[in-house]
Parts: sequence; structure tokens; C-alpha cells
Amino acid sequence: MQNSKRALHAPTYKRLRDTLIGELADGQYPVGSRFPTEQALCARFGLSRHTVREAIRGLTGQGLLSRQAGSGTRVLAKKQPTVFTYRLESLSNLWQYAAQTRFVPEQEGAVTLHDDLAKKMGRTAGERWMRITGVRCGMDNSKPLCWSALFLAEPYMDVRGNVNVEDSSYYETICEVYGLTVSEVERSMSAVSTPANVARQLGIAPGAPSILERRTYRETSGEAFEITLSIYPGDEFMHTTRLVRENDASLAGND
Amino acid sequence: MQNSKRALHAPTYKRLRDTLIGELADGQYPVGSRFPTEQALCARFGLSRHTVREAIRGLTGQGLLSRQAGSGTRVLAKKQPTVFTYRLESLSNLWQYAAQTRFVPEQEGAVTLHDDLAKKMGRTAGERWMRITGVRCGMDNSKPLCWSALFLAEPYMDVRGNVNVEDSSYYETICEVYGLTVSEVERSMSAVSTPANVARQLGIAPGAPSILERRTYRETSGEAFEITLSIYPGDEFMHTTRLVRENDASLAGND
DNA sequence: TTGATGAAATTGTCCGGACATAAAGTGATC
DNA sequence: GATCACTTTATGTCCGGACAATTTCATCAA
Repeated sequence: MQNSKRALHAPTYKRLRDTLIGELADGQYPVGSRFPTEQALCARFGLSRHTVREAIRGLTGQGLLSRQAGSGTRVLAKKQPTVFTYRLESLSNLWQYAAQTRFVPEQEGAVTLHDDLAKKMGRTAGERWMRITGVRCGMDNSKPLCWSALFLAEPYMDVRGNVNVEDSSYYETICEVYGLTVSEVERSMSAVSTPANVARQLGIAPGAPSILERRTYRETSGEAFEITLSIYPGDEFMHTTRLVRENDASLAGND
Repeated sequence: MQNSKRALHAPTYKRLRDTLIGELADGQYPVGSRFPTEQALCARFGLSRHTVREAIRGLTGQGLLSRQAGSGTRVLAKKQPTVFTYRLESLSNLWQYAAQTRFVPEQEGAVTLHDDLAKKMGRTAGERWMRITGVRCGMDNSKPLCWSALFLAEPYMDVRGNVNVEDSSYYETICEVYGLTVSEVERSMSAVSTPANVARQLGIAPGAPSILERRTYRETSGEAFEITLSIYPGDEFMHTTRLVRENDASLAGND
């Protein structure tokens, strides 16, 4: 009997949460201002602190509120923004050809960046990096897929001895050997005319349009430890990213 | 006295959570198997149900466990995968130049896709789309930033009357008028030689390398309702995306 | 054997209380 | 006026209990 009423309603903490979301959206609590304390909400709605906290927990999870012991609760946003995300389960997926490629090194040696190269790499001239150039091929040993120049920061130059260049990638080895964690990868693309020597290795016409892709791998401190410049034949390859609307389900896991 | 021991340790529920994460990583609870019940964990660790639930809450949030009332708790994964994400707060940020650009239309009219155009758009030949071409300029009225061809799917062709092309974007208007929601944006890039007519409008040399960017806006059903093809001068523009390691903080908001 | 019924197990919700921890405010003292 | 100690306030952690909702399983009847 009395539970039939319950069954028709959402749980108390959810209804409270929705109420508060509505009040936030209405602008009753301006962004940056203080949100009512737990005690105030308990008194206002006649609920236990436990239930109030359960409702607020959802709001902090959605990025609407921020809490600090001793200080109180502040309003971060009026409503949850719609967010589009591009997700990678692992960095190796950055290669659309994934595990089906093989890096074939050609030259390696330390270089001091001159103006032009520094600009391409997004660094400043005069820095010293270890450079390894080569091409990346498919497993079927046909025409190379792209030309790459791989740069390792000075402290990690001697890692090249540990890398099985064909099977593994440098950033993975560097992370293992030096205990680093990749915290960020920046990927930039622009169009260029294929340089003659690269065109020859890729088997395309010199000067044909191609994509110059730069990847910068940064560790936790924000310092770049590996940079790769790659040239892809423009007419054969498409770089695709899919941005997907973030479903609220991913945040509402505690419901 | 007794709290000095507390102060040195993390809270009980966190230590329990770490313990369970370790046991999961060790493979003590195989993926797909049943996880110990709350009562079992309470008895084993001598803790209250509240604390045990607080620990488990973190594990479900990380996607390690899934729970079902009446049924129990099952193991979803041994450990949390490292995920890299590229986040957009709003789609207008897809324009790196954001609000500082203006679309200047040139031609518009319905077209039936021929083979070549269909391939560029990732569609099949014979479909009918509304095409609007033009250039996008900075607010300072200088040289155009890019050339664009914008395609609207047949059902939404007549929206063009409602759009203030200079201020707003088509996909926004279409979504408003027809009640659609953008659920996904696919972005592909390749390098091409700038066609003569585009080069003229952009003020660059014909045949110079440029980036051809295609964006496909899809609504919830997965159907594409707007496609844009844009050509950017290759040497002037860089398209950059930053992939950031998903910090556990975003999930551990309940800590 | 099948089907329905009810008990048991398990998670979900909600309440009460207590103390710890952190931040901010208050005031006395130098 | 600046600094230290104390008080106040608010959130964080932890315990206890109770009942609801859901699923599973055993039992019993047809």
C-alpha cells in the first residue's frame, strides 16, 4: 500500500537532486556563489544528511558543484555542458593501421635544431635531439605508408639501444625504462609539398601534396620527450577522428 | 593518540578500495565471475556496510565492477584501462578561430552527387543535397581563411531561409528548427592541390598544397544531415588536437 | 515435468548518531 | 597591526539499524 506510492516515484535522493539541478539551471545559485550547506538542505527538505549528501554527490560528479571541507560548497556551473569526446583506449590506436605496420629505420644521429626544423617541431632553435628517420610499411611489404622522422629528447637518447624498432615503439620503451607516463599527446596537421627525397622513398611524385603530421608526447610534468614528424601521401590517406556526444550515462554510474 | 594512527593513513574506505583493486589486478576474481558480497567483505575486514559500499562505489565508477540488486556483483575488468580523450565543450570550438570568423556565401543550389563529389563526401552517387559554397573570413576583413562547401541533406534544404549565415551556423539552426541533436561529428583530413578557382579566392598559388577537411554531422539515428568540405592553405594553418590522459580524478570525484 | 508460491540472498534506499578534518572567523596578546 | 590560539562552521569519515526492491532458488502443488 504505502509502497505503491514509493514505486511510482524515483528515490528521494534522485528527486532532490533533480530539484537542485532545476534550481541551479534557474540561476537561483549564481556561479561562484556559495551553495546551501548540508544542514540547511536537511532542514529545508526534512531529510537526513545521508540522503542530502547522496543527492549532492551526483552534482559534484557532474561538475556543477565543488566542495571543500571546512569551507563549504560552491557553484561551478549552472548546468552540465554538452561535451563531445574523442576517445582512445590506447595510444597505439593512433595508428589507424594499428599493429599492422612496421617501422623501417634509415638514419639516426644527434642533431642541433636549426630555425626551420625547430619551427616544424614547435621547439626553439639550438636544442639537441636524437633523430631517427625511416619509413613505415604495411606487413605485406608493399609500398611504404609514410615517411617519419622521430626525435628523442636529450636525456633519453641512449634508449635507442633497448628498442626493437620493428616491433615496439619508442615512447613505450622510454616510458618503461625511465618510469615515465605519457600524460598528453598533441597532434598537429598541415599540408606541404612532398620533398624530393621523401617522395622518392614513398614512390610518389615530388611536390605532390602531402600531410605533415606532428606528434608531441609529453610526460606528467608537461615536458616533451618525443616528437615525430610524419609525411603521408595526400591522396591516399585520410586522417579521421570521430567526436561523440558524451552520454550522461557515463557520469551517472552511481544511480 | 589513537587518531595519530588515523592521520598517517588514508581513510579506511580508500585503503579497502586499494586492497580490492590490488586483488582484482592479481586476478583473484576472474573477469565475469562473482565478486564477494557486501556482507562477506564486512565480515572479512570487520567494517561497517557503509564503508564497504563506499569502497565499492569507487570500483563501479571505474568500470571494474557492475552491481545488480538481488543478483550480486560481477567483475567487469581486472584493471582500469588508460584512456586518452580529446574533449570539446561545444561544437563551435571545432573552429579554432571560434567566434572570430564570418561565413561569406557565394553560390547555392541543389546538386545531384556525381561520382567524384560523392567520394569526397563519403556518400553514394545520385543523392541530392543542397550545396552552399563560400569563404570564411576573419573579423578584420583580411584575406579569407578557408574555402568551404556546405551540404544540407534533402529534408532540411529549406532551412536556408532561416539562417543568418554570417552569425550562426547551419547545423545549429537545423537542430533548432527540426528538433535534432548532434550525436556525432566525424572529421577527416587529407592533402590536395588547391584547385584554381579556390586558389584565386584564397589568394594563394594554384596547385599549392592545402588541407581538405570533411566534417559529417550526424543526428541520433546516425543519419548525416550536414556535410562540409573545407580547403585550408597548407602552409598557413595547422590543425591541432590534444589528447589528454583521462585523470582518475574525473572519476574519483567522490573522494 | 511444469508452474506458481514463497523464502532467502543481495543490493538499494533512508534514517539516526558520533567524531575527525579542514577552513574561516574571533579575539587576545605582544 | 601582526601573530598565535581558540572557537565556529562545514564537510569527511565511520558506525549502527531498518526496510524496500530485485533476483535467485527451493519448495510445493497441479
